[in-house]
Amino acid sequence: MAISQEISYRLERLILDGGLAPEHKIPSERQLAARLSVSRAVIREALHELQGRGVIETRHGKGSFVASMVPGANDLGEQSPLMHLFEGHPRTLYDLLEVREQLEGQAAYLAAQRATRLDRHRITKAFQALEETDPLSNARPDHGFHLAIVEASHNPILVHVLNSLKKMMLLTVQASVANLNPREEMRKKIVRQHRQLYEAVVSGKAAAAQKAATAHVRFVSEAMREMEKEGSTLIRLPVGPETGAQYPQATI
Amino acid sequence: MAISQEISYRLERLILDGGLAPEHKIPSERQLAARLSVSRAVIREALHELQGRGVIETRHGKGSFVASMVPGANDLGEQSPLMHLFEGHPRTLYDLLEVREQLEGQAAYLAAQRATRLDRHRITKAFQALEETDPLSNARPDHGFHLAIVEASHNPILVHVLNSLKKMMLLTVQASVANLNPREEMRKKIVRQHRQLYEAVVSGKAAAAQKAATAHVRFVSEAMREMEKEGSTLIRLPVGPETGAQYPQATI
DNA sequence: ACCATTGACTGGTCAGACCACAGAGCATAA
DNA sequence: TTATGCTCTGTGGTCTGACCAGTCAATGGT
Repeated sequence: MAISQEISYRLERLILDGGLAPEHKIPSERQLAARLSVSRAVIREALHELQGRGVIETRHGKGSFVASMVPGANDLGEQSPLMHLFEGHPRTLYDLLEVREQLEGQAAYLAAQRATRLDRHRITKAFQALEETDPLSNARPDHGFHLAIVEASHNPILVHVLNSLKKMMLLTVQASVANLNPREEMRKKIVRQHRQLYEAVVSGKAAAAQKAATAHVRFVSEAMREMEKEGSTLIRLPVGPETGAQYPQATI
Repeated sequence: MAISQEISYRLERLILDGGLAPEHKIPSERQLAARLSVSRAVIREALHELQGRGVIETRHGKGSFVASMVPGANDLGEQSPLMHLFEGHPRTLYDLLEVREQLEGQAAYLAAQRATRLDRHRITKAFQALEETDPLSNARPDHGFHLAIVEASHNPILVHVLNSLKKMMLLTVQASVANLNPREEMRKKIVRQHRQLYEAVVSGKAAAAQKAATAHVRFVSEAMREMEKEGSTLIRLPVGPETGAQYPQATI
């Protein structure tokens, strides 16, 4: 197998296994080349492969970074054959939440058991960011917090599946967090749930963590059900590709 | 935007829009470089990006070819970007089983609650087929039985995710069923587990069904662990590198 | 007819150079 | 002091031309 591929696999494993966190900066091409005793061209080819796979992002003049959304960017993503299930059927959303309830619980359970010091540090950071953010627009910190926990489970499959589901949700649901949080009593409950989850995970109480996670997802699910009763429209289908640069249609 | 990316997009458009059929050979790197008036390095980077995205395959000494599987078709499927995680790392297999344990349990639970008469009929059919088949080659009936249960959960998301995971397993594991069943005592246990699961589901005992399903998956997982201890090689890559090159575990 | 050799492809790697962008730090001008 | 602008350094992006390593078919001798 080509050296560039060996290197790309090696890097991806490091990233997915949790060795490198999202937004983490990858050493420069020149450093990697020197460190691995290969030419810079090989490194660049490996990085391009990871780029194509959505594992890293590269910015001119700055460096390469672990992509926030980990593997297989478009597995279950925007153009998934599953998306059509949502067409006007909010029921599918609850099916999705049903699955998430289970998996988030498992992730929390495993995270409580397996989290390293570094994991706990990341989770704490994410949690603090969550608490410090304006509750009306904390969709991202919210996601970051849950993601940190999932990653601490050290189960790449779990990370992958949950990531796909979450992405699918965000694409589908009209700002779930923004919808739920404005209601004071809900917001308070959610904050409390997050805190319970956080404390259970970092203190290694696996069963409690699982319970907290499932309860949280279930609460969100039921809250959405209620909102729907009240007439809100939850489902929003993503639109096609935006304007995007045009690539001249031509033969090779 | 970088030239290499423009080129990769352009090529991808050509391929996806049907300009180039699967197995079609792409011009050589040197030809592309000359045709587009860029250096060969740029072409190679663009091709690596497409490679990472699963759009093309490159073979040393022969050329680059449009991949048979179009993107989007491979959610978690055969050529998933996740597949390579298995290379020589049976640990990922257990990660997968860990997730399945949870989801199969949930599916059984829901199926017990929600199965219609028709569902129960199908499950019964599948179960009978399973019992009547030669235990040494019943991978398909086995799969059919589990699938029938999952479908009875009436949760399309669950069906989809479990299907992907199962597919991934079958592609990865050297005939798990064929491996486990030959051992008489294991075979008997598995048959008993299937029967328990079956009866719990059709009689609507949700908790029992869940328990039976998770126990079953866990049993399979542990059985595999034992086999591995005894020196069996579980992981088999569908197409990948035969020799099983080792990627030294190291920091970047 | 057979088989080994050779040569002309293909992709894979290397070396070193230069350009373009981002950011930190410093120096100058207001 | 503050603000503007420059330079210096490190980053990715591209180019060149060379060589290595598989693949395959035409060639040539047996």
